[in-house]
Amino acid sequence: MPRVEAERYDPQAIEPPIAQRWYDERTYSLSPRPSADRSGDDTFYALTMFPYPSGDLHMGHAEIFTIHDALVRHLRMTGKRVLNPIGWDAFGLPAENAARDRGADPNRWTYDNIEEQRSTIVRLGYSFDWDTVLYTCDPVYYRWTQWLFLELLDAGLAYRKEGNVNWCDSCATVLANEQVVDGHCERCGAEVYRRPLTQWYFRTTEYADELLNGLEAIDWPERVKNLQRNWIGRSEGAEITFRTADEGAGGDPDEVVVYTTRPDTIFGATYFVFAPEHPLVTERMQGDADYDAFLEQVARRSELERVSSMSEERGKRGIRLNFDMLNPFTGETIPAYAADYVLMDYGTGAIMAVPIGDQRDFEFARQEGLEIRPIIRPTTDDGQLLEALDPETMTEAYLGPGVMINSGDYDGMPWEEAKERIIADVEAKGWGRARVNYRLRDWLISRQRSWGPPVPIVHCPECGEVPVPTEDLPIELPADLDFQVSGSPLDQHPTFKHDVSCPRCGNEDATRDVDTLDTFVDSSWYFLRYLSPEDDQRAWPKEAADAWLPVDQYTGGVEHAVLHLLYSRFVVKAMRDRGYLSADEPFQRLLNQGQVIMDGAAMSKSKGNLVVPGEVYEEYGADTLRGTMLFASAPEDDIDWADVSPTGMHKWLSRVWRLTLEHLDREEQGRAKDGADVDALRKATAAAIIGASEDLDVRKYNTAIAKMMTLTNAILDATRDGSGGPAVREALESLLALLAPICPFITEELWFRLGHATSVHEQPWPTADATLLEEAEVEIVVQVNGKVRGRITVPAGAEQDVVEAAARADDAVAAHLAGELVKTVYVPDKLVNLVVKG
RNA sequence: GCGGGUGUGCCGGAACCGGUAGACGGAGGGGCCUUAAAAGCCCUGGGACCUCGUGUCCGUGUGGGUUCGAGUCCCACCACCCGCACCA
Repeated sequence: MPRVEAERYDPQAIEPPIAQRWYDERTYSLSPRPSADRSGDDTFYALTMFPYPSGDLHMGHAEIFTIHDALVRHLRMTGKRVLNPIGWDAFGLPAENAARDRGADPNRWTYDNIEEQRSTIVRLGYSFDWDTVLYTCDPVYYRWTQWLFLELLDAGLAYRKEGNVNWCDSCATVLANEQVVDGHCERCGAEVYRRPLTQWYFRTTEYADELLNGLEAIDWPERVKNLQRNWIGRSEGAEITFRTADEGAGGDPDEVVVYTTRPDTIFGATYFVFAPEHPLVTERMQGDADYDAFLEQVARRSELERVSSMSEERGKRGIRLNFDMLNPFTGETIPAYAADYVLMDYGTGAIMAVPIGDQRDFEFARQEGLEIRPIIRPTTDDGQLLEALDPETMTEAYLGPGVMINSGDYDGMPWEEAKERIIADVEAKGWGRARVNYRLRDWLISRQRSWGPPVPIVHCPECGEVPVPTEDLPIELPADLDFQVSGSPLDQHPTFKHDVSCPRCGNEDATRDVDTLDTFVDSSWYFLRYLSPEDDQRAWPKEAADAWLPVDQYTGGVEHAVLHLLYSRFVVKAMRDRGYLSADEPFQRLLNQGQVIMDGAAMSKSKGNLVVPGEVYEEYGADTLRGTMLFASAPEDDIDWADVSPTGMHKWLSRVWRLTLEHLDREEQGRAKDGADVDALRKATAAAIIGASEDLDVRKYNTAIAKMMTLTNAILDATRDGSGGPAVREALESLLALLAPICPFITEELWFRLGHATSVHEQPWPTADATLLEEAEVEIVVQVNGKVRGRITVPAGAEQDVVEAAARADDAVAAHLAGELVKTVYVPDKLVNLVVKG
């Protein structure tokens, strides 16, 4: 019986044993280890965002890993030494919630999920290096996360301060600004509000400028770079000092600095606004019942209400204060207010209010009946005077170009010139200075949760905040935390907090810090730890970091655009400046893979449209799952699973299987002779090799697969009559090599069946002779006045007059050549266009 | 409001530098094989029109423009998606 009939393509039979062998034999582990490898030649650091172990892998994981693995396998075959590590982002709230809700042990829960994910990863043929595995919840790892914190503390880049922080009730912890989306918690969606708390921060603002400028030098999607640019929010302006109209507690007028991007409008500053909690306001308004009520009202107001600017219900936005300010330029006394539209933590927490040129000031002035003074005469962009502004009838502030009026010596100047002159004069008079400001705030890193690395700090009544000596790290989480308590389990633990003395003075009343570090701290440096995950002497070897960083290719979801990706950039820059590495950026090239959705919507259990990788590989096999994802669309585009069908991919792989087995039968029976189509097949093979290689180099997997399918069809045609010899073997072997990065199992199996002793994945990437593609005769499109009117066949490289004559001789073409021929356009070997008049 | 992105058959998507629009696949339709089914294989596959051809016209969100020639370049617009936004 022929093999084909005896053995159908059965992925369930061939895939699991191969997968298990690759895992057991650590087939894809890098040797020598990166920590020992000092040469950067021909090396490639391929990184994919490590998974959070909240359950088994979902389709999104399969998508990211499939794209990544195809890249990695292809690179290996082209001769690169690829570092391809995997690990788990294993600290975080779900484990803690499982412990609280179901009494699970978070450690056990986490590692059970990891084991499930690991076995799925292995089953799907992802060729990770199983010698570099790391777990962020392992003390071996988080010891160094704590060390990183202490390093930044020592550098002055970590500090503790009191401030109004974002609080999520449902997660029972503070959040970083980056974790608040439209006033809601990025994790759980609950509304976030502000409350004053003393927390730990990393000084990301220290690197604001470099974080912004560094984007120029990295190859990331423009979309992500823009997200970061927006987030950093650089603006140029000036700081200007205003004085109170009266004398303060010290006997002199109090000085208040404002930040403005429009110093040119200072003559229009008809009042002054403080943030409600501004220290000068709290000092001067002490004991004022109206102010206290106002403060309370502001504090109650949620972030969301504050943001919904025009809302009717938001109520009165500010109150008149019991003092006035002086406008340094006009010398006028202007009233001072406290209003919630001025934020304490942006700029200086106080503004000069220019109602004519700022929408918020305009609205507030209208509400309070304050003067709206025109200080600018609108012009067109090229300076033509337009009608003057009339404050009586205006309905919104004027933000366009113009020339200054009512502005003393600056009258008549275009506003841009006035801005420069006023900044210069402010500096000359010692009233302030030019200043660049950022929207970016420092990163709040402490969390009131207990499944994370404890902040390695001891609070001593004598010495204050004392860092734990690095030799005492890690500060381990107690194994017996009680997650049923209300509040923080770490805080409530019987011994953790108090069983410590001050490392500096030995004071027995010292206590441990009971907060833990944000999970984004864990993931801000894991790509460095992959260089030496077991090292107990240091976080990573500098030489290895210098050889392997920046990561050549990072693949992951766009949801981390301003979280993980920004934090990692900050950490690398900070550690560079501490001398621990030389790279300026962590990730040179970034790919954001698309989402896997269903019927236009995100998949979810509650919607009942969930497809999991397990179902797909059980029905069709891992190769079909991988191939389907890569063939469906470009890696960065979303895949709607309802639109794609694994059956097409499965059909094609079955065909490859069958054609190979048929060929083996022919060889075995000694009838393997090439048929009449042998030249066409050789040409098709060369075309597939050349075309697919180009596509894979730029990660166009869908078109690469299309070219492999075309070759498969050519093999089918060449063997249809039962013939097929060396040229067919060559075509099949080329096909298997090209397909190996995408469908690693079927290619491996068939490669061995074709008699090879080593894996297809160890083969050098196939090459082809491009001259095979040269044709003796070419078909030329004949156009008349740009419309296709016929096709002719001429020898390759034919001269224009030959082609033109042949074209005119064509009946269909001649029918359109009634008018006078005025021009001929000839594109050699492709097209001739005859232009006629009339 | 500001910034970024995307619009091509029934569907996913191709189309290098401006040169045959719709590669490759899916769904559909027809056929071969089979007692039948599955599997496999073959044909068809944007629209309209007619004189039914090796035919004509239309067709890449809309309207203009450049060009011998535009899905591709330029201008204006429409729709949808994403991000930012009381940031002074």
